[in-house]
Amino acid sequence: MMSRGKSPDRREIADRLHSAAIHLLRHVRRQDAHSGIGPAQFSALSVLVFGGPMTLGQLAAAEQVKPPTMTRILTGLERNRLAERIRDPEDARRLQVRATAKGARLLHEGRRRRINYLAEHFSELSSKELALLHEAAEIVHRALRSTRH
Amino acid sequence: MMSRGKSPDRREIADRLHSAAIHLLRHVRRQDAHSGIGPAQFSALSVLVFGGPMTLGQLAAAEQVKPPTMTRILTGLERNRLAERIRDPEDARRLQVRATAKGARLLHEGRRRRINYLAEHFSELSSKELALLHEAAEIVHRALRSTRH
DNA sequence: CGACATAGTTAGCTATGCTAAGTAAATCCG
DNA sequence: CGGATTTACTTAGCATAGCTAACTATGTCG
Repeated sequence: MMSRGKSPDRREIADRLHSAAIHLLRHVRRQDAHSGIGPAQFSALSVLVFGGPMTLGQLAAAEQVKPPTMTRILTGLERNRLAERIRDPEDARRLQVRATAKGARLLHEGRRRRINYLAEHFSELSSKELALLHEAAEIVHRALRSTRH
Repeated sequence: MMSRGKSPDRREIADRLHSAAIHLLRHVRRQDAHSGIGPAQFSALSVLVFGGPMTLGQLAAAEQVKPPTMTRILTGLERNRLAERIRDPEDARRLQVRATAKGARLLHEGRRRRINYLAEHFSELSSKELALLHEAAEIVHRALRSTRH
């Protein structure tokens, strides 16, 4: 009988996890000031670097923003030579967007800063606690991937 | 073998947790469209409701933004009658900021939407997984509170 | 009293989100 | 074939939210 009715309050847990996520990102975001680009550009660049070239529409969907917003984010990335528009030979309406080598480099540096910062905060945790965090991250990923509406 | 036996790679874990936090907040943020106010106003209101009245400077510090930014966030909250400025009798330079009843109501509704959404995504998890998430949230809170620079 | 310190505001810039409307290309269909 | 529709992106215009620099008002201290 799986936690019916008297479950260890799911909403309470969701609340605490929600709060933890907010605080975590609030902290790491401070490390981004050194990257020279804003959070939306950084995040879009990340999708491009790890996901490979894609159309503007796909990138907008991946970032959960509307196409006009992605047009502008891309304009910013191009101005900084971090990404580029490429003609799509199959459909001239579409644009392929690709990270440049400079973009990939900047992304990896920024990511390293964020991760180092977090890892430093985790330095006092035991191996057991670290393993628990790792598992929690995977559970969250899985839970959010399912039930995707 | 990314882990040389002993310590599970702290940076790998930080990376996955970072990514999980991003995805989690990206999902819940979509629920906020119904609240009618932006994320910064929502977050500041949350601090006011749970932390009680405080000065503009304290509120800015809590939200990790600069005073001019908080001035504008507060202007937006006041326009919507969600918070109000109060004279500080002890020091006329200072402002006390307080959430209104309407503000508290709106906050609780928005929070409920976010939490319900998350809790729904967690509905397929076992009690054990839920307990793990809960513990992870507490570990993250603790890790970020310490080593605060 | 005058100099300095502190708290907020104003002004002006950038980035990021939106909707509505425009342009260009592909596709549908009579 | 060719006009109507759909699709992909851009442009225009608006709002929020971040910053620094400079200003105002108030408090504190020598």
